[in-house]
Amino acid sequence: MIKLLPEISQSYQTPSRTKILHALITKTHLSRDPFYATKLVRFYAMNDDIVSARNLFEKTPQRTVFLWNAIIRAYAQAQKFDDAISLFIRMAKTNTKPDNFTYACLIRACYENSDLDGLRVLHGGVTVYGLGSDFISCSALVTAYSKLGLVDEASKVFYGTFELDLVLWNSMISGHGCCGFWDKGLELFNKMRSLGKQPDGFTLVGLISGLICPSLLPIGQGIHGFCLKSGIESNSHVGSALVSLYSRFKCMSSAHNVLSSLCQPDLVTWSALITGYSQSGDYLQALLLFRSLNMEGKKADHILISSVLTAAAQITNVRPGIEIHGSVFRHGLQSNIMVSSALIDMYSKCGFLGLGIRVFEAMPEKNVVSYNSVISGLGLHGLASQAFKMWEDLISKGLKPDESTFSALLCACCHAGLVNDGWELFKRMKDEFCIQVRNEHYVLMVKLLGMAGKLEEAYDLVLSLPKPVDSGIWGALLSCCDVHGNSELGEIVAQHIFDNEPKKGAYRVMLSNIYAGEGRWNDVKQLRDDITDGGQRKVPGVSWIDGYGY
DNA sequence: GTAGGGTTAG
Repeated sequence: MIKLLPEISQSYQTPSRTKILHALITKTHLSRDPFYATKLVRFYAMNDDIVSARNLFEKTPQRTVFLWNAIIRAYAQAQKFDDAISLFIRMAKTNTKPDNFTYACLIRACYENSDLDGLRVLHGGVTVYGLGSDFISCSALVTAYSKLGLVDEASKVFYGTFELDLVLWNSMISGHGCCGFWDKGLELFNKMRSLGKQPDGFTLVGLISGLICPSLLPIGQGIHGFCLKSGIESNSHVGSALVSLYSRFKCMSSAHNVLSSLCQPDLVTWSALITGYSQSGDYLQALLLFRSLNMEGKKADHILISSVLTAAAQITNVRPGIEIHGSVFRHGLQSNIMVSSALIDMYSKCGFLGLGIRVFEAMPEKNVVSYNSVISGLGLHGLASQAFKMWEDLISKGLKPDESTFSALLCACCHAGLVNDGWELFKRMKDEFCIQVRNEHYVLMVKLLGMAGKLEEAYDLVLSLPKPVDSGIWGALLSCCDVHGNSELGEIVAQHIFDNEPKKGAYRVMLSNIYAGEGRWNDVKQLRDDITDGGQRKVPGVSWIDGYGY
């Protein structure tokens, strides 16, 4: 028993060690002891072995609140929310009543499952059982309400407590940030400091992550300065939040400097930098950094690989993508859904749809994103009927299509000129699947109708939309007018766009092309003069083949 | 009880 204690106190247990430990504990009849049973349940949960965790829980006769919490947390973390709730109800009927940690764990599960009703019920329970000022349950409530966008409800909980601890401050600061109120977060940060509370890494990450709009760069730099002065910058979470911040604002040299200043940047920080380069359009730099990371022997995970595959999909050469596919095998990530979906997309965008389909077929488990990737690839390659077969397959498997599924399908209809199929899908998307129609769906519908020569029908669709109509939708119609040489409608459409966006030269160029097609050179000149007189310049389009020589 | 990087569509 004494010999076992060091084993028990290990914070990390591999699956095999847990099994051995379980066998040893069983031999000494200690597995019936709720203390050891709780430890084992936690270890099993850590190793995603929820079945063993449950078996052990059921066999333990004396169940303490810790054991109940361990099994409930195991289910909540495995996203098995219904099971977690059933256990909670079962627990409430026993003599062992739920405590603040039970509530906190279930409250977290609620926001992870976007379950506002469940959250309100638990909030009621917290109040009834006298936990309305408890740090543990209140910080969980503040985070949950904020993550669901209800920052006012979060504030009520926050200000309703008698006393505030650091976690509560952090939860509220981060809550304001994730709801878009970075200024309120900063106000709280200053108030907290004026009350003598010292911020920690959580506080700073909450503040930094709320800075989304690029005009907030000076605020971000100010917070970065605070991190440097207080030495918090060396915290790896803060470091990666800063790398992401500068990447969001496309200040890649600052992002790179933050990473270089860290003693041992971890995988997440590298991942933030590589993704930053990719999202700033510097795909080559993203790919080269990933390669150098590989050369150093650092083990990439599914998130980094998926992200770097997005960069590989944007270039005209499939070689980097193939190289990354090699590292997918080396790291044993070939069964990962996120990685496979990114691989399908990369292959189809690089022109190797067949390889993408092979990846799709080899997937042991598929989700809606994998289907979206393959449907999109098929549509992009003009194979609409195969895209529809995939769509039927998706439905027959009981998967729920999302807005991207319909974008991919409508795009396939556009490429193949399938007007009736497109209309039907568009209606089903709204009526049967209750998916909110977005601008991109309207753009695709307008393109589908317009390219098929049904310009009036497309125009009627745009007129039926609530005002103001996005310029992208009008622009799609204008380009169809250009293709069909319809200057009469083109002029009407262009006027709508000029009213919305008088400064955008690209649409004037489009209209001037329609005039040029009809030989109306005076009108062409007038439009071109309008552009240059207004000090505008259309950025010329470029195209190239294998420009990177990777 | 609070924190960092993320695959598809556009």
